[in-house]
Amino acid sequence: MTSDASPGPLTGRLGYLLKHAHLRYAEASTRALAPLGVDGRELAVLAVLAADVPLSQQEAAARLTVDRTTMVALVDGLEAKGLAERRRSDTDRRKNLVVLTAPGRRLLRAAEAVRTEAERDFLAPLGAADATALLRALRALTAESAPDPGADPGTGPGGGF
Amino acid sequence: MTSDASPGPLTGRLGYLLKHAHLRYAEASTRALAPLGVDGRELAVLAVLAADVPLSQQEAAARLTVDRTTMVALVDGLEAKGLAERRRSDTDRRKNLVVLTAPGRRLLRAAEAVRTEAERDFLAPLGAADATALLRALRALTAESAPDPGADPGTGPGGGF
DNA sequence: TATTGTTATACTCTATAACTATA
DNA sequence: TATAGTTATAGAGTATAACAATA
Repeated sequence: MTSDASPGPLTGRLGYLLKHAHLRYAEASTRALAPLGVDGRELAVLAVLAADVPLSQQEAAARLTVDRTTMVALVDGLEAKGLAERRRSDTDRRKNLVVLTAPGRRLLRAAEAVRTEAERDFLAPLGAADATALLRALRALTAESAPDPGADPGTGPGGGF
Repeated sequence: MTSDASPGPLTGRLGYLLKHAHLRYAEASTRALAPLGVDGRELAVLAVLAADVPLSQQEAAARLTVDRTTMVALVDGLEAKGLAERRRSDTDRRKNLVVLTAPGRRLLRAAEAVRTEAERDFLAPLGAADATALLRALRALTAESAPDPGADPGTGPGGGF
């Protein structure tokens, strides 16, 4: 049931704070996007696919920092909803170029507006200055030198908190 | 393989930033704690169990915002490592009071020092002022009114980005 | 030989349902 | 009847290995 009692000595931990901030925001944005029939994950894929030049599945996967096998299911879902289409590349027939359909482009615009508002609402407890400072700090932390390729802590990091 | 190319239009998204900041930190803290034989998750459990008064499994689970069924495996792990022990409560024999062993208390102290250093290293790209501002902002965002109990977006929120 | 997409498989994390023993 | 712990099970997310088609 995961009842929220007092978080106790955990609110001082960076891991706990990042995890739960992400969980909170994911819930809020998922709820906001639900009427449009997509979640934040699918919206991110649509945004990447909206690039000026058509992307192959692997190129899209790389931009999303997602495995190519994961990409298969994502494109399957978007195609089933009529939001995107696979097109065999003429120059390299191994590749699927994934392009948005007209409904896909329309939905992308509408969903981005909803997402932007969800972000604003979520950050509302902070002042405008603190909100932009938060985004800047997170960008600095994630933009740092790529995570040591020789680490490989198994599947999903059990770092939890 | 999840190769890191250019994140493209994603670095402006709050969900992406929170998710990847958490992933980055989880990897770093897991790596730092590995020589001690625990991960950040187990360390958080130890910290909660170190409360002045012995906690039952459910009480500990509530403080960790974790399901009671998840708590079973966590306590199993700590007990297997000799870091904690289950003790049947005298006043309510349905309850397991979970207490740290002497090795558990020693490891907790050492691991907290390691975790603190891992946090400091992780936040190093930010100035001291920005780092404390980040923690304060995250606390404000996670401390806000409990996540609407009537939401229930299925299992794990698919909010991803 | 190497690469793209795909499938099958497995592992982690988490939650629900049902069981037991206690209350 | 209700609660604490447990077990079995199921789902989402993600990754690895192996295969077919193509380069």
